[in-house]
Amino acid sequence: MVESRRGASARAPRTKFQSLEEQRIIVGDCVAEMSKLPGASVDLVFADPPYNLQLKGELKRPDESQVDAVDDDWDKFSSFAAYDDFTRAWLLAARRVMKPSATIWVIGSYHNIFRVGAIMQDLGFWILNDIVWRKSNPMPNFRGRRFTNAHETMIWAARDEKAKGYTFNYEALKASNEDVQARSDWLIPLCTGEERLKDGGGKKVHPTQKPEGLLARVLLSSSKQGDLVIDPFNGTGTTGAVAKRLGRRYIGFERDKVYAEAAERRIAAVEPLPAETLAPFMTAREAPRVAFSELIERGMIAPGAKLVDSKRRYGALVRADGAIMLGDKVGSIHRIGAVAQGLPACNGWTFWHVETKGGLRLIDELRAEIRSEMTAA
Amino acid sequence: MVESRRGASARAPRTKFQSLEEQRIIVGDCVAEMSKLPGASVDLVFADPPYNLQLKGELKRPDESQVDAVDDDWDKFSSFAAYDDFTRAWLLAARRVMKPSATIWVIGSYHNIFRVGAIMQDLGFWILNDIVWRKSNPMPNFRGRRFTNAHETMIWAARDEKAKGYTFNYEALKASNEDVQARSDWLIPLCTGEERLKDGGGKKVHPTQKPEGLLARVLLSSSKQGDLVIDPFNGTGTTGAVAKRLGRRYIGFERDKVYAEAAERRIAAVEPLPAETLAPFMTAREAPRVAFSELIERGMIAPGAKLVDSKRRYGALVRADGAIMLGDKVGSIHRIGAVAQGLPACNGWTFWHVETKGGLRLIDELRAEIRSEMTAA
DNA sequence: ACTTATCGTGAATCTTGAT
DNA sequence: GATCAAGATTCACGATAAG
Repeated sequence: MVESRRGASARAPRTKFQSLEEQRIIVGDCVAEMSKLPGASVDLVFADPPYNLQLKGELKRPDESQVDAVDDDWDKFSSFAAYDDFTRAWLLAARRVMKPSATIWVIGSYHNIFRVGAIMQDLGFWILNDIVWRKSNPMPNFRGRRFTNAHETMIWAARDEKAKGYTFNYEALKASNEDVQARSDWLIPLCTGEERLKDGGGKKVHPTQKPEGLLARVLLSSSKQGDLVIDPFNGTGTTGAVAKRLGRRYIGFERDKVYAEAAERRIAAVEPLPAETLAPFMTAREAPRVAFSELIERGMIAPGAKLVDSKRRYGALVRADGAIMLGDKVGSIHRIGAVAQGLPACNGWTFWHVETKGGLRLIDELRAEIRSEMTAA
Repeated sequence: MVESRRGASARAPRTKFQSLEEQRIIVGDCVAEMSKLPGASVDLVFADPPYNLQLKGELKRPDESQVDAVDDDWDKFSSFAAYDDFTRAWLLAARRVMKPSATIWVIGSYHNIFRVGAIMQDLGFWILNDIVWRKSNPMPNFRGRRFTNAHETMIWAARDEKAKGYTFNYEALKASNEDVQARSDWLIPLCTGEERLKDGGGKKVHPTQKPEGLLARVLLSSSKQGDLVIDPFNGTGTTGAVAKRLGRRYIGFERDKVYAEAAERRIAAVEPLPAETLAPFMTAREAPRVAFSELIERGMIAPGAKLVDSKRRYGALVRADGAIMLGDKVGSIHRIGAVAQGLPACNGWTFWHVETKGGLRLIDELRAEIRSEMTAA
């Protein structure tokens, strides 16, 4: 571990990664480097491979400004066959290191996802779901010749058809979704603003940085605290940052040293959430109605934040999975609101508040914001 | 109309198709039957091929031989291969009958859509979008081991990369969507209630009947009145019913006589919408061309007049020949508009104004006057 | 300080017809 | 087929500037 860390850092001092015992980035080709890992050692794979965009010319907005397209060398392939070979190679290497109970996520767009999915099936992966990431703020279609490309697709698959015992945190997902099963379409904004890594000149470090909200939902739904998560295409380290925050171990593979170093700094700066916000959520068959996790994914409420009632008599801790905690009691916002008051029931939405600069704010107002966005969509 | 309804509902006498001059169903294998159509004759293909990879023992090879039940990896491979052969065969047959400007829609789920998409790319189809049909009322996941499968995927593709002039009714879609361009994710309910075809015993006729709302959006977005639409997997004829209602011609192919007859009755009962509700939307692209010199010829703008931008920052002189002049630069309204702003391009119609008593007037408005005169004539 | 206007930008296979 | 020019075309946010 120390060896590889030193190798990865090249010019950086050895001390730089001391905080990354549990999260590390290996600089090199992911196929070669994954082959050095022991087999059947990984709990979850998240992969954001090159999409093989085949852009012809330049694209301009109606105001004649230039769209900053993905024209990096790492996204260039000579043919579909070359892309397929590349895909088969990294999928096989990933499959070898997966535990029998492990699952894999691969994200892509229509340019590549069909090829990736077919190859996954051919290699024996067993698809569990395809998940649609609906972008709340996609780039429009400037020429009006197609539908706005407003989503990307993720394939979630087990190592093989017979795989048993994969992790799916059904109860926690349901409790944080109005007590309704989580669906295969997720509405999440693009990675913009503060979250987007910029270089000294204010330019984006990586053209395709994924939002942390997306990775948080992936890791919360299909991994457990302490699990080993790997990402063959580390990029700026979104997977690693979220893994660290959520108490998962992480290994990322990245060929580009600039990306790798930016990711190392980013991950080092992440503060893991307190262990109690991540403890497995076991209760909940009778969990009351909640639609709380989206507020967390959108950054409206941070895990670890405190919810209080209007008179600040009670305070509850927000967990990463959308449940809250008061003393040793864990449950939905409704249940814990009831416990706090010693009542049989409580509508948590109209009971709990968050502290803001402008004073207390009812969480129901935050929900209303999301709802108005959803009905607009 | 009365005739046809009676005919269709009887024991299928010869008169059966008399009302269906514009919509008909051909009973037989779609590959064989499509081969009898003239090439390059179809405007739009909609296909809902069988998905049932995992329903073992039901899958047939293109030659009608049964694929053995699949249990081990080799058989799984052979079943994927058989499905791929089947897919390649019908896609090739469909591609042959497509006009160069035609497009094709294929709907599927994660069981088959990745294979279909990869094969489409391999055959030379050019993907325009993948569209997500989000089901507002999906079937829940009973075992709680996966996300609720709440969507299906459609691939929309042109016949080949170079294909020009495909139909995309951008303006109409935008107008019907709060004046915001249509996205790649559509929220549409499942086909239920009255719309769902039932047999005498109240059992659904077909397991995967698609909602008419879905087909309506497909046909309205990518076809025109009078276009020829085909569906290689007619089923209960949703595509044909919607095609008839929307004034499109239709040919459906169906091997199963029970489905075909149910579809015939259904389509015969459809009342086409009044022609005026289907009239094409005159779009800016299709509007007749007007030369700037026509404005001068008609006396709307006098030679020697000055054109200015909305903030009167730039002024150009109108020449008698229809060119304009800024400083020592002479050129078209577009060219000089671009020069004035230091941009590579500019739409002069929406940039330049003339001074009138009532203030500035965009020259595009003058052009609109001429156009309305032209269409009135 | 607060509101409003402007500007920048995001995984994009993004025109058409005449010569 | 290649080249050229007409001319059609954007949504949601966040940051910054202006009022």
